[in-house]
Amino acid sequence: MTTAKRDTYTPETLLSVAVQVFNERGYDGTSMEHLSRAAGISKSSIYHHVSGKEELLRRAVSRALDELFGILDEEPARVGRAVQRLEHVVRRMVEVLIGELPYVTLLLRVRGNTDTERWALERRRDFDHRVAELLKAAAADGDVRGDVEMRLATRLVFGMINSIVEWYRPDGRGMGQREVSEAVAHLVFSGLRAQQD
Amino acid sequence: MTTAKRDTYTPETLLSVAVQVFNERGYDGTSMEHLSRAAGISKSSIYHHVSGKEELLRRAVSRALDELFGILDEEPARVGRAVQRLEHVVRRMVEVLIGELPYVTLLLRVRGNTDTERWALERRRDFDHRVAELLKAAAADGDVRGDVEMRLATRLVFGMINSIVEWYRPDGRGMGQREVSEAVAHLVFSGLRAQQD
DNA sequence: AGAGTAACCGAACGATCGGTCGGGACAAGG
DNA sequence: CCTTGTCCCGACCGATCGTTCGGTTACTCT
Repeated sequence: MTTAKRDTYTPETLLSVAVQVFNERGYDGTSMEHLSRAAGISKSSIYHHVSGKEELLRRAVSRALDELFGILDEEPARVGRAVQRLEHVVRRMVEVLIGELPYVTLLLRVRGNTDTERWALERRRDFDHRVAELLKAAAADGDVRGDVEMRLATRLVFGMINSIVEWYRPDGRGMGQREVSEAVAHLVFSGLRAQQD
Repeated sequence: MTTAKRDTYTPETLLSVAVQVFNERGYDGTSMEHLSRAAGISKSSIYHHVSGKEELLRRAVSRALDELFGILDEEPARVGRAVQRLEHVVRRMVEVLIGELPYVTLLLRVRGNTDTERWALERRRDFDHRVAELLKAAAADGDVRGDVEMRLATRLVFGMINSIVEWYRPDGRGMGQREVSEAVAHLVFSGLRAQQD
């Protein structure tokens, strides 16, 4: 059996170690020496599993981006009133952020120094635009207040959601996904909705 | 006169160049070679003005932190009803973020790899706690809703405000400080207040 | 004119960077 | 037995890192 082996590394298990270190020290601040120490194998052994440092980054941000774009394909995000589709996307974004915390954290911190990072930034912008259009549609329906500029509101809401990666830690008896996504939806929509709920 | 000279560098003018590059490439991703190219002087000349790379970081985050803590000393932040002191702090935070944008941006991206970075993180935590206490006091007065956990709400609001550094650009005909701080206060307090405004 | 100093430079330092190389240990399959 | 392939290692590579050093230019003060 191939899935039962745990005492040796696969690209995936090595990735989970690497992403953790990347988030602690920053991608540029992490050397292959740091990674090898954290993984418990030598520096050169890492190259047996992956082609190099940048592949680890690419795998990580790809995973995060795939999960985020997956939200937009879900049925509640495609059909129904815009404001309800928006609320679904907001709640699911929080869940994905928490569920894939280290990978999304890394994605949100890329700066654009390499091709991989610039590609990640571009895909992030695409995602943001998709959600911004949803908000605009909800405003056209009259379901969200019109006295705040949509471009500005989108960015502030994204900022609130994305900031979760800066403080959420899943250590045992902390708060759950549900509690956070409820609080975010409450804060966002009680401030955005035209009518009181 | 000493203030009229502009053709030569001072620690302050060099800092403004350095901070800009730090924010574009990340602190760890910026080499002294990058800085020298951006400043138009040689690498070794930088050391005539400052002791090294880390001093530039320390000067930058100190400036940001001093501005932020200065808010708490302002009269409207010290006297009056807690909810109104809180609103003053929120609006002024936005103004400081925008007014000292590159310095605050750098502060918010510190990871904790060096002593300077760990010191900055510690002072940031202090500031956050001060504001969290203000929010708790406002809740005790019954001026903000009690169905959202205060610790969670504080972090989300901080996340929204701090995210401004990720997209705000002061290029000419953009939006002004006032417009942003109004939108933030609107979003935050329409979602937090117990009664409708 | 001469001394002092601020601002700058090219060259080089030891250390560390991401990555390569040849080979050893070990298990599976014949 | 011997081969094959996986997983790993120490040693090393050229490049780049932050920093230092010795020296040059140009301006100020006396």
